[in-house]
Amino acid sequence: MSLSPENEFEPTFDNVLRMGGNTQNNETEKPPVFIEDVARLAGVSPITVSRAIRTPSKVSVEKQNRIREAIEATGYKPDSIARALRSGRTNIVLGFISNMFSQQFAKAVRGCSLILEESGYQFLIGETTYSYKKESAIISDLQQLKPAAVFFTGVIELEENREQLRKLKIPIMETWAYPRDPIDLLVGISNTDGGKLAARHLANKGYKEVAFIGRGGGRGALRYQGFADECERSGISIVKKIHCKEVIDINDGRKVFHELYADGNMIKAVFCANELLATGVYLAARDAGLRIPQDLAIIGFGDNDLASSLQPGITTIRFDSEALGQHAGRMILASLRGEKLNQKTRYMPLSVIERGST
Amino acid sequence: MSLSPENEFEPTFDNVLRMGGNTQNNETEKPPVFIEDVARLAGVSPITVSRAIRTPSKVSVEKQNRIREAIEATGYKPDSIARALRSGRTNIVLGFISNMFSQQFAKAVRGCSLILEESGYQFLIGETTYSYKKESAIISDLQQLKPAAVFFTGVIELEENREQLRKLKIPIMETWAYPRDPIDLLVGISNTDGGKLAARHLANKGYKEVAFIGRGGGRGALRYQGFADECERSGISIVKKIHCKEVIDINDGRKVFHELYADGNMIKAVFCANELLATGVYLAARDAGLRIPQDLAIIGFGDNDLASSLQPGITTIRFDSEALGQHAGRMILASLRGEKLNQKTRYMPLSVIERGST
DNA sequence: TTGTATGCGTTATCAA
DNA sequence: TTGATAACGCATACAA
Repeated sequence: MSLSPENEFEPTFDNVLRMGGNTQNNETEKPPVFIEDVARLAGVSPITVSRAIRTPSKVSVEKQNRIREAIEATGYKPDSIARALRSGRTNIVLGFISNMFSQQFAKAVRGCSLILEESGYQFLIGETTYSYKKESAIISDLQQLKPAAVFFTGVIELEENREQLRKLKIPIMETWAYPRDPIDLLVGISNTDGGKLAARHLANKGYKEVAFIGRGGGRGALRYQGFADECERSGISIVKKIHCKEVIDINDGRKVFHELYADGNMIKAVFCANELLATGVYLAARDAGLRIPQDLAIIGFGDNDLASSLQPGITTIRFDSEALGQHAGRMILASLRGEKLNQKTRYMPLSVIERGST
Repeated sequence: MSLSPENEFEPTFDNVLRMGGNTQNNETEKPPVFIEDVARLAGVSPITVSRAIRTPSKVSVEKQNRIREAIEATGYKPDSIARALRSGRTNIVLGFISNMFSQQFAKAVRGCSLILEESGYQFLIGETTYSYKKESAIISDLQQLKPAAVFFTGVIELEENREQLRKLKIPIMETWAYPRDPIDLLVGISNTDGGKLAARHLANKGYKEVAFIGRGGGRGALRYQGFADECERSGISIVKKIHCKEVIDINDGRKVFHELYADGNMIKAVFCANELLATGVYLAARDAGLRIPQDLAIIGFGDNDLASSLQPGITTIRFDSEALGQHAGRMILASLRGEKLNQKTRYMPLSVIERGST
């Protein structure tokens, strides 16, 4: 069913509520205000105004006050482009996210952005889409964009890109893994430990044969590594391993579900190294008539609304991604302010959230 | 369960795969390349290089070739900040999204960004969080950011903000509603018609008493308007109306579910003006032991992975949000290029996707 | 079609 | 602590 054809051609207008009434538009346009105007009004030179804004400590209190008044009176706002041209740096912090459909990434980015915006930085987001090519293109563009700092929901793997980032000489924040050698700043989780936790959990539940589903590269590979190591220690065998190329949404999980049983294996438990996969597998399993956890136990990684909303919920390896973003924001800020960081790396603990799916 | 304390203190390092090997770092740093360097190499003046890049048609083919070679030889990239200072405009297109947790918004933004990035624009995203205050702050900042164009997943309601946007004299794209008087460009859906479709669908299903859940303002109010109008026409009564302040995620839907029955009403069908609400209500209803659709029929608005993944799926009012984003991107592009648009407004049709929840 | 002169609005640098 | 001067790298305006 859809609207009748006539209606399709003449859709109803939305009577959007307009608020604020008429702006007296007939007023003559206010001329733009420059630093010079403020300076004249305050009876100082432009450079003193500039200093009063950026480094007030270098300006006498008396002039600070006069300048503040002049700024308020005129409504002056510094031109960030001119500022960037001269100083070689904008006040924009760029956050790159590998998949906008991931709630965890969204939370982290939100946490980081709140912290930075409080301090007058602009936080803007770009999407990298798990593609090395796109990532390289973005990193190359960074040289032109001249951001004040950069935040990634991931770590940079290509040495060439790492080198380029280092050359920017700005705070670079990597997250979502715990490498020995971050480029600069890191708020990380150990994906390896995440995999171990999942294996240990399944071992505790008494499973002897398990399956793994995850991306073949990046974090997926790391989670597999930890999972496989701990499975071996616990005497569990991984009877099936499925690698997905790209995981964008739940349907990627649904698609791989049937591969689980393609060999005639009797899979009773699976670790999905990603929550989108876990929920997709869960839903497909249920559609196929399997009982969860009796016929198939599922443990995921990352958590999301859906994993906690389903009944039974999906057991998962979780960490506080909003807190991760906030920590990242604070470290970036400290670094931007030239404060000495007592640690450039921070670890976010993982825990198993046990729900009904295992 | 979590890792043992020792492990918490000494998390396992992730052995992130590094690719690309050593960059010969001992090479002397390449000096930066400016337009003047290219010009000298090509035997022309800097301004000719500038023109060759931006408006090749104004440069002789012969010089174009020489300049192209010089650019490749030197690896020259124009400084976008200097460019922006001089021309008063960056090559950044800003996309503002009201809620990063909405899949529809994410899809639209992705569609728009793909189109614009193909043409050399940077597409960056900011979040507005349904707050007038934040929205006003952002719009005020736009004057400094000097983007080439702006895309909103919504329409701007405050006249003051509308006026400020108009003053920017850049393409302004509004979406997600179908107002009579957009600021500039619009790729819209009629929220009013969406509400009507929902009402008509419930009427067709034979319901006589229905409930509404949605945000009290913005699109929620528009959808209610259409819903209420069509309910009246069809002789259906709205026995319960719940307004939510802010809808961020599924839990907002879960929370309001119980209000449905607070008055002792026997609600048999509900229109949730937003998919996050619909899925939350659905899950809460199921938890409460209600059968869907027998005990409670639910129709949503917007669709998402979850609505289509549940069983029964959630009936919803849908439109192609990725296509919306793409159309928006193309219109913005045309406008940036100074092409005459034969229409500044485009309508996206809505349809009812009937699943098992009604 | 090409080039010259100039300036975008701010801040680095240096001198006072 | 303050100010004069120059410059950031490019594109507009105008002339040729």
